[in-house]
Amino acid sequence: MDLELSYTEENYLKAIYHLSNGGASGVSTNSLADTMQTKPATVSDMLRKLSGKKLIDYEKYKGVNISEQGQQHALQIIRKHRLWEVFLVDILHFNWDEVHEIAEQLEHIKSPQLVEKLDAFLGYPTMDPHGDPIPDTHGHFNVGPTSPMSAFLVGEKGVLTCVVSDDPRLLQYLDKLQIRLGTKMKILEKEEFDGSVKVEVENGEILYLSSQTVNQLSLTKFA
Amino acid sequence: MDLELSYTEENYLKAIYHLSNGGASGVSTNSLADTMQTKPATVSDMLRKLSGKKLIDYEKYKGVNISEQGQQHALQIIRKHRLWEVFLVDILHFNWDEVHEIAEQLEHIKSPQLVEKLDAFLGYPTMDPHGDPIPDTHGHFNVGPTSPMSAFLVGEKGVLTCVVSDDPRLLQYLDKLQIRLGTKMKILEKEEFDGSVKVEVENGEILYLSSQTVNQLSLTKFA
DNA sequence: ATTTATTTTTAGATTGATCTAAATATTTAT
DNA sequence: ATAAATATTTAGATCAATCTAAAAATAAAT
Repeated sequence: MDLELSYTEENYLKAIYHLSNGGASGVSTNSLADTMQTKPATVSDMLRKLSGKKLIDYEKYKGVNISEQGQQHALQIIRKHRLWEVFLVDILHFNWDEVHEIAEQLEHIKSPQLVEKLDAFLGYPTMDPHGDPIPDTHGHFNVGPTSPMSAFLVGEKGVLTCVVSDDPRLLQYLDKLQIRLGTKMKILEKEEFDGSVKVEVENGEILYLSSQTVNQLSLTKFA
Repeated sequence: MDLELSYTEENYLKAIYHLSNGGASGVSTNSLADTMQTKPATVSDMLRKLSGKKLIDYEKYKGVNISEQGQQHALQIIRKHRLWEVFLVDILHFNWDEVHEIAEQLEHIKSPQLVEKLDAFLGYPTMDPHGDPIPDTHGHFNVGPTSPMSAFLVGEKGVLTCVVSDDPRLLQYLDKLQIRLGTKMKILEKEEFDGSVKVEVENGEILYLSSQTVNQLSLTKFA
């Protein structure tokens, strides 16, 4: 349970967690190499190591799945990452596009006491500044009834509840458009050929969002 | 100026800074090996490396001195360490004996913006929970007129302004005696042979402090 | 001042994280 | 179903941080 992982091992575990929660089961070596910005050969080595520590289920050439133990560990790292992001935005007044990089460092600080005290100080927040849920001490969290914006039909209305990507450029772009968590919008048109969407934002403004943008947004429907 | 140092390099630099500010000039390889809990051979390698980065002045067999640049870097790490300690004690309500280890990790987080915002949030504190001064952005700090308790004469009075060591056992012991920063005390007797001291604390209590304890305390005299 | 003891450095090996190039396995296409 | 393309792993090298053992320099002692 209290396995000491290196900074690097933790980052791989996190990547495996995220990839296997995005696209079903069996994460490929190449996709991992991609997100870890490294070479497949390096990934193979690391998979053997993490497998030895029972954090993942791994068979050569068959892809990798995170184990129960690995998932718990990953969730604790994610918990720390998101709590620190709340701290940085709510307490230190960073902008939401500036905190990801710093939280990437802070998430590796090892002190269970620190996490619990930080959580208490922040008032047990349930989501980070981008709308991602914060797992509790036991790794539990609940996601509200949110759907990808791309699944919305013309005429439907939703509140922005989550921005999937941490890319500062996206976040700054949304700032410019005055779109933030909680912003209400109505889908006016969907362009078939490029996936772009025409929306009306709560202040009455009409915006055109590209598919790249739309794919990073998640909304909760309302009447 | 903006040299990227590894976690390890930063720790060596900090150790060199502390050692060369304690015992004059020319820190020895062995003393460094001692404080870094490693072997002299390892230290030699690291000194060659830090010397190459102009952070120290080093001649083989002649001991090491920190350079201006190295000192600036060390002071920034110390600044971060002490600011985080204030955060942990004042904001998260850790006890003063619990924070050193955690701050040892936090001091390596790389983000100049974070340090400045943390400093502002904490209200620009000038000392950490153990009474050590916090350098400002430019590495400047001032120490009050404080003297080692061992230099006090019988009959003199002082306020505790600094506990030199971070050892949790010492800090817990002081807690038990109800001695904290700001505690006033009067030297009643000094035992020649073992360096122990009989003191009267502000609440009227009479205590006997061993030389080990006395050597870690620094007081400011008052009438 | 020469010998002895201590300190410091160098040489050579190990471990973790990485790389490139080569080998092997799997998947896809014809 | 076999060949071609793609994905993955292994082999062998490198770099940083460490170690032990041996060599070299300095300091201490007689």
